Amino acid sequence: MPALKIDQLMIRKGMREHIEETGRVFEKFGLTPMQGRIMAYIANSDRPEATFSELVDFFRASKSSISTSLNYLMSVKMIDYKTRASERRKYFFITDGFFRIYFMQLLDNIQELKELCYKTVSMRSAEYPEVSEKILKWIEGANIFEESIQNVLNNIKRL
Amino acid sequence: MPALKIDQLMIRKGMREHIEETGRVFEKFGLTPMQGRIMAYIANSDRPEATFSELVDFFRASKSSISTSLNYLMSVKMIDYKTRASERRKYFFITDGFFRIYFMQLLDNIQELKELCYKTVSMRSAEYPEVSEKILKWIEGANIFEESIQNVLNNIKRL
DNA sequence: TTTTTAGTTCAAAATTTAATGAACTTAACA
DNA sequence: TGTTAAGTTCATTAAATTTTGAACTAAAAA
Repeated sequence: MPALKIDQLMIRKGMREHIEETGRVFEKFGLTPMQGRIMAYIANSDRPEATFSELVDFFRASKSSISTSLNYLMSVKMIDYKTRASERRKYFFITDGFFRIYFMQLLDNIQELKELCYKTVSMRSAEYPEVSEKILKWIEGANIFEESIQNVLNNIKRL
Repeated sequence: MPALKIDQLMIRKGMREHIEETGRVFEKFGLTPMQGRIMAYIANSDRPEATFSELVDFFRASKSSISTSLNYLMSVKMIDYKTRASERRKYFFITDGFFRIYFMQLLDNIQELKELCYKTVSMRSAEYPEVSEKILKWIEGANIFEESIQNVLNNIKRL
């Protein structure tokens, strides 16, 4: 197992725990445990890229789990890969867009909830205006947030 | 079952679907299906408050599911309740703080991820600075978002 | 004082979600 | 040309999460 030996060189003591811990925090941002682990691994391994089999070996996980996780992370552009001429394997690396991607997804969710809230307010009878007022406060919060985030996203884009 | 009859008066046609749909969007903000449904129900039912048994009846759900959901929503202050003298039951209502609460939780998560990212950068060898640069961009993004959210929270607070 | 109402608690069942294993494809290599 | 390496796909399994049911408490009502 030469791959394992290389890992042992590249992954220092305490690293495995740090990777697990970081992975669990990525979960709070909507990733599955394996997706979170992969993000944490690539960020922490010395080399800037990780290969498929390196991940399989390091996590002792199934190829399918690694494969589907990598593909999800690529689909949302949290990772990408490079190739080397006449080699089939891919070298996966993290992008710098993690928060941009997360907040764009959040913006979509806020938009969706806001629309349903508008519908709710429009459906409510006039009898108890205090409920509509609260929902309008939700919407107002959502609007301020949307605007603010939109602003930040524009700033980050030109970082 | 007089409660059901009242519901039929208070919950108009199309409402049940609208509540289910809204509940599913609340799930995207980290609530369980039942927690989301309850939020949606209270927001949509004509009366500003809902009772425990009203929820059990409307969703044909178990008392325990309603109980634990209500207690979670109260623990994070997405709902609250009032009482009436010489009555035991509670009248649950939504607060206006949904987004404030959500954003505050998000702020905690960002803070936590940022700290682990700092640790990651500090642990990395100097050999491949491009990875640290990307992680520092995550952190930079996190900082900008934090600031922005903080701003939003201040605005929301004084609404 | 007994019954009913309004919940709570927690072990077990049901559901959902994530991970696995096995069979497959295709590119590089010997 | 055959073998190995690098993945993919998908049905099944395993694990985590949510919901239920049953047994309970304690306040109000009869």
